Amino acid sequence: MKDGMTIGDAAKASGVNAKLIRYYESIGLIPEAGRTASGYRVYSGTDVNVLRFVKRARTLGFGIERIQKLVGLWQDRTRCSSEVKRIALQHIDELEAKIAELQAMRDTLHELADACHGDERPECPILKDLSS
Amino acid sequence: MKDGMTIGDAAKASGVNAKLIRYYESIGLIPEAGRTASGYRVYSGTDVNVLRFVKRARTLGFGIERIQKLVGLWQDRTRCSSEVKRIALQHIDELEAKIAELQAMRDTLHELADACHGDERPECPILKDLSS
DNA sequence: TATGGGGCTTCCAACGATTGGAAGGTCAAG
DNA sequence: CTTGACCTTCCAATCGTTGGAAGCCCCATA
Repeated sequence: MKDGMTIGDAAKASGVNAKLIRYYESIGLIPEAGRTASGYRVYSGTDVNVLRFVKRARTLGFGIERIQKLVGLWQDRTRCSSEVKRIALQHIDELEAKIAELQAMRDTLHELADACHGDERPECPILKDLSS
Repeated sequence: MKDGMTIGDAAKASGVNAKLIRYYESIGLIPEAGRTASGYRVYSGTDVNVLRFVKRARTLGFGIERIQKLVGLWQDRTRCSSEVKRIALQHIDELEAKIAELQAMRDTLHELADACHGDERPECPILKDLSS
């Protein structure tokens, strides 16, 4: 084997857990790895690059399905950057929506917590709000 | 039955899906409902109030486990509001952390998308970042 | 060469909250 | 009596990740 490595080595090199690598393979996000005679998965430097790409994309919050598209575009020399940008903007929109949702929760809770004395008395605006 | 209603009625009255009501019962978030002779679950106005409390708490992003504590405090006349406030502040902290995480994703993506021409050319800073 | 330990394999399950479907029983109106 | 809307339970899928169990493989050391 030239630069073939085991799944553990690929995990260390890519930062993606070995279990997760198998999972990614099982759902078709990454191609099936080659195998040694005894059944061990074999990975190349190229495979590790793909794994790193996936990890970085996950860090940015992309879902698996979208990462699949991004990997496809990444490996397509004739891609249009507009296609990549479209996916990114779509993801940004979803992030914005989620952020707004969480901020609304936080703001409401903040108001309620501010109004709550937080002492030994049972009187509590937070519970009052929840039961209204 | 005085004000006994079916699970469908309770769902309409509380805004909590019938399936979800059964799920909440199965995990012990709400007590087991009474039953008619033929096995139908029976709900009272009090039960609906609990369901509404749960729904509102879910809307504010509280997890089931914490909602269980909140329901317990709600029904405990000798509670300290400090205990409720502590749970709320803890939840706010988690919301803040999640918001910050999503904002970091959004900001990074925003920069990358800004730098991307988004035309028919394959050159793409977004993919470049992901593969770095 | 035997033995041990660590890494590899597959399969199955759990997380949290929700939703969906299938198969079958019940109720009320027409 | 039939029809349709409701109810019941059980099982499965979602999303991404992690954990465990049982068993095989490989390498180093005694």
